[in-house]
Amino acid sequence: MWSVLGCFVDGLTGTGVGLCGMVVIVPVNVVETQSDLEVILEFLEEYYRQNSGENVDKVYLNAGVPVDGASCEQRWVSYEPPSIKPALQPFLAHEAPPALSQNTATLSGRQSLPNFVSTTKSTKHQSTATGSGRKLRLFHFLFEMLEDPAMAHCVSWVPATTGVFRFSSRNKDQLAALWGQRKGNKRPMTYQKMSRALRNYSRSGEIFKVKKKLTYQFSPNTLMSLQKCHRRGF
DNA sequence: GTGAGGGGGAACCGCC
DNA sequence: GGGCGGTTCCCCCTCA
Repeated sequence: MWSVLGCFVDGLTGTGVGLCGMVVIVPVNVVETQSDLEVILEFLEEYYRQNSGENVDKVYLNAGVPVDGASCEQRWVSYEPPSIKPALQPFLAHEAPPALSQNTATLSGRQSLPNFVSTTKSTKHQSTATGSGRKLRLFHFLFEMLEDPAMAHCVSWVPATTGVFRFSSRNKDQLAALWGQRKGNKRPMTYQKMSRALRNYSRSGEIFKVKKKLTYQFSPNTLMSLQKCHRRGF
């Protein structure tokens, strides 16, 4: 018995047919005995093994290298990478997988990796590989997702001007899984764990919990920095 | 009563 | 080795 995994993949990205543009056949008993997420992750790992090759690191090594010595935010803001999606590049930079950094641009794309799939083994190794030391932070990632219309099914502004955003009850774990992929976590990231990290932001004052379900808010300063960076991209 | 979501403590990990 | 930024586990609470 076989099952079509394509629906899971599309479900994960939530953008329907055409985002990943592929259908994968897996034994149905795999789906029955493991959670969907595990199936997806196993598939992604296998896909990565089959398609990554040595060029992946080279792609990353071609990315820009921010100035050492600057603060995390300074480095993040000051970096102006070339090409594809300028508004998002400051976040994506060399940390983000090329496929993801072209997320929107490749919406109509078809046969390559799913856009959310990291083509690197781990972000923790990327900084070492590039020697930059710049790490992608969760709130950067969230802002990036919020600015990406293709991810509106997972997280959206409510409204953007106030910095309030809300996760989709249905797709919040997909976004979390994406974050986990991006970070190269060993175990699948869940919304529960990601929200734990978000709650930690309330201590540093970068993001606050809004008293509504699945709703958070960027602090004014954080939002300004993020928007400033966004504008610089254009 | 139940499940989903929220809150937080604590230990742990990897990177700089 | 210490700080940072999560990650993971766990327990408890609230609310629909």
